[in-house]
Amino acid sequence: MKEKIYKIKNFSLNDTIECGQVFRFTKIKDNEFNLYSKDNYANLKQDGENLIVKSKNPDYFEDYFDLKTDYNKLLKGFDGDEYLEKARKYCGGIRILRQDKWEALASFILSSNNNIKRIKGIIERFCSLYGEEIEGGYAFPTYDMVSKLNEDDLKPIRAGFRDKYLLDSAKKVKNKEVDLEEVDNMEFLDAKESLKQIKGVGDKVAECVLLFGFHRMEAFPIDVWMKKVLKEKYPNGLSEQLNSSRGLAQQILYHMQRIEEGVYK
DNA sequence: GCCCAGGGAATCG
DNA sequence: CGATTCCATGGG
Repeated sequence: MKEKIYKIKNFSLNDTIECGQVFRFTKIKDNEFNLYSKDNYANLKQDGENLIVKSKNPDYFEDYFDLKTDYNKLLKGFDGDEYLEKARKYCGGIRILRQDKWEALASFILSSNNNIKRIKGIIERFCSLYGEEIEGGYAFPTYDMVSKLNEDDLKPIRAGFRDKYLLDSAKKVKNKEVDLEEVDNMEFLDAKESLKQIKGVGDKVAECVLLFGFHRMEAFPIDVWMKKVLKEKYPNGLSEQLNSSRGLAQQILYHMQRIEEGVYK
């Protein structure tokens, strides 16, 4: 285990990890987490402007936390929108994580018509059953591995009706019917259509995968919480001028809505 | 017991 | 096209 310390201004480890973009973590205490991504594990701590990463591979997490992007610039895109300016003040320390593409795809397939607490449980069982053992826990199961499973194999993870969707995704990614590296190079709408060929991937899941797995900032996933935000705060629609901060805006609005409704109390 | 959750597929008009 | 209904599961 190496330890590296990164300087980040206007950052919140709590909000970044707990805002619903990622599921494989345990909170140790305020501003300290154990987190897993693909086949990497880290113990993460925030102390002021320091992000302390203990991991075999701290460099993975430097990329993961998108440390080379200037978020102040992205947040400046909120100027002139009263509600977004409030949201920015309230939880503007969120960063859009650069997650593994396959892990994001599989995870958000499992998220449909489900709640975050239960999603975490399903993914945890999925990893401990079919993920390779790594230091500190388990890797995320590879699509190669999952493509060899059947519905009975997945029963123990208790994913419900989503198990067949998960199998379909692994199959199509493995045989390159949906080539994740090609999707990465596609125009947004083409990328979205490609992902939607997978059973269990509709508009919302595709937008989540594109935002969190492909870092497409034009994505704007709309779930039940975002529907409320749009209805209550943006009856005339959101500004089209957000451009490269659209995805970030969505995530901050989503998180703030949930905090305000006492989800985390 | 009911309702809800980072929805989507299948069906029907 | 849009509107319904069904899909498993567990927490509140």
